Amino acid sequence: MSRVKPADTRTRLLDAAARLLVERGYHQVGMEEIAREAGVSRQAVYQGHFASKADLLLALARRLDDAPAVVAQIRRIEHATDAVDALDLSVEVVASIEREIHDIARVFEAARLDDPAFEAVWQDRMAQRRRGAAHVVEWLEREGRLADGWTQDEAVDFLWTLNSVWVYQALVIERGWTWERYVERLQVVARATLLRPA
Amino acid sequence: MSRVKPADTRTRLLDAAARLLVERGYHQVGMEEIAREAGVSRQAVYQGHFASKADLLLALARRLDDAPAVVAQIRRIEHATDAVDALDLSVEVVASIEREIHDIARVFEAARLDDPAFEAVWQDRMAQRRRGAAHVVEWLEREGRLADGWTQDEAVDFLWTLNSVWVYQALVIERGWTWERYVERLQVVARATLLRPA
DNA sequence: CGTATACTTGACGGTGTGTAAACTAGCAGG
DNA sequence: CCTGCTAGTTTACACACCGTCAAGTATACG
Repeated sequence: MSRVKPADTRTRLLDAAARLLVERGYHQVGMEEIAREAGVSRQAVYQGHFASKADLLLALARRLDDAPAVVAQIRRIEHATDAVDALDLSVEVVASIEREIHDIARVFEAARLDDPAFEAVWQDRMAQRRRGAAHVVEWLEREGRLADGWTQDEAVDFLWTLNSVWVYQALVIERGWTWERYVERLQVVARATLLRPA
Repeated sequence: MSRVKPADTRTRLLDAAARLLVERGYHQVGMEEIAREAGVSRQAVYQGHFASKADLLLALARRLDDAPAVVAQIRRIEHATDAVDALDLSVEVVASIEREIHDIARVFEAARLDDPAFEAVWQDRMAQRRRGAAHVVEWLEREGRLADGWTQDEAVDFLWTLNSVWVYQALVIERGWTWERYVERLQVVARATLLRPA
């Protein structure tokens, strides 16, 4: 290894990139600055770490998936006692994850408009979430609690949309809702729309 | 005037920009190409029409506001007979507008991540829509039809979010809902969440 | 000691934005 | 007919960013 102890260059690069990109956005931060911030020359990045700016961001995305905070949250939903509980939990869990990764997720959203590689990553991520929503809706259907008027697919789409980055962005970031109020209101909305009265 | 009859250069520039930007996105189209497409040199754009790429896009945004299709739709909401009717209509009207301007609106959304000037334009636009939503919620409140559990502000925020670009994007564009189904489902959601049972 | 690894500096080509200067074709009015 | 304005042309430049290349240096390891 190199002589550095606290963190290797790759990690420092990712940390620096995350910080700067979140602060100022994808197009406002160049490789020059990221490298400087990590205490290394711009060329060192290309030669030994990341093939391109997109590649660096991709690595950042992959690191997010393994974040213990995210993984732990997802597990929680398995412990729901019934479909209604699962519905409530799904809202809370996704909101928790959103709170954790929203800043950096916005950077990816900007990047995906530019680079097809990111579009693919994004789609994959969205598909994953949609499977989570599908799981909950199937549970509702099994217990006969899915409200009339919804096909199962539409219900999944709607729950997925409700639990999306954009709704979080709109209500918590733009409109300043507290996280707790956000979760509570979204649970009410999800129940009012998707649940057949018992 | 110049010797050109069918459309002056400024208009041709805006048309070309709109077409290209919608097709390929903000960062994928340069001034060079826009100018060429309008049959004019890149420099002619800067000297006599638009001070910058952002300025051009700003002009494009202003042109949208005056689009007769949009103006006509907004008028419709004034003819609602009661609060519930207004709620339904607000969903339909916003969906109509969205259908009309969604493509170009996405370009602005990309641009606003880069340029503070656009962020301002965007915020202004969103504030306008929020006033529309506020109008409807006040009407509900006046008729005593606003559901329990909502403050008036929160109800406005939620209706505004439901009627946002992002929900349209998610359901109609990404998930492929038909426009009619989208409107119908959103009306159901709006009623189920915001309406106190009569 | 030699060598591989990580990193350095300096330079280059390509693309995009915005600015500047000098030049030209058409049109309008006196 | 000459003058001057308008709109546009070409060529060039400064700047910033990306990705690549080449030559050199320092350090750890066997």
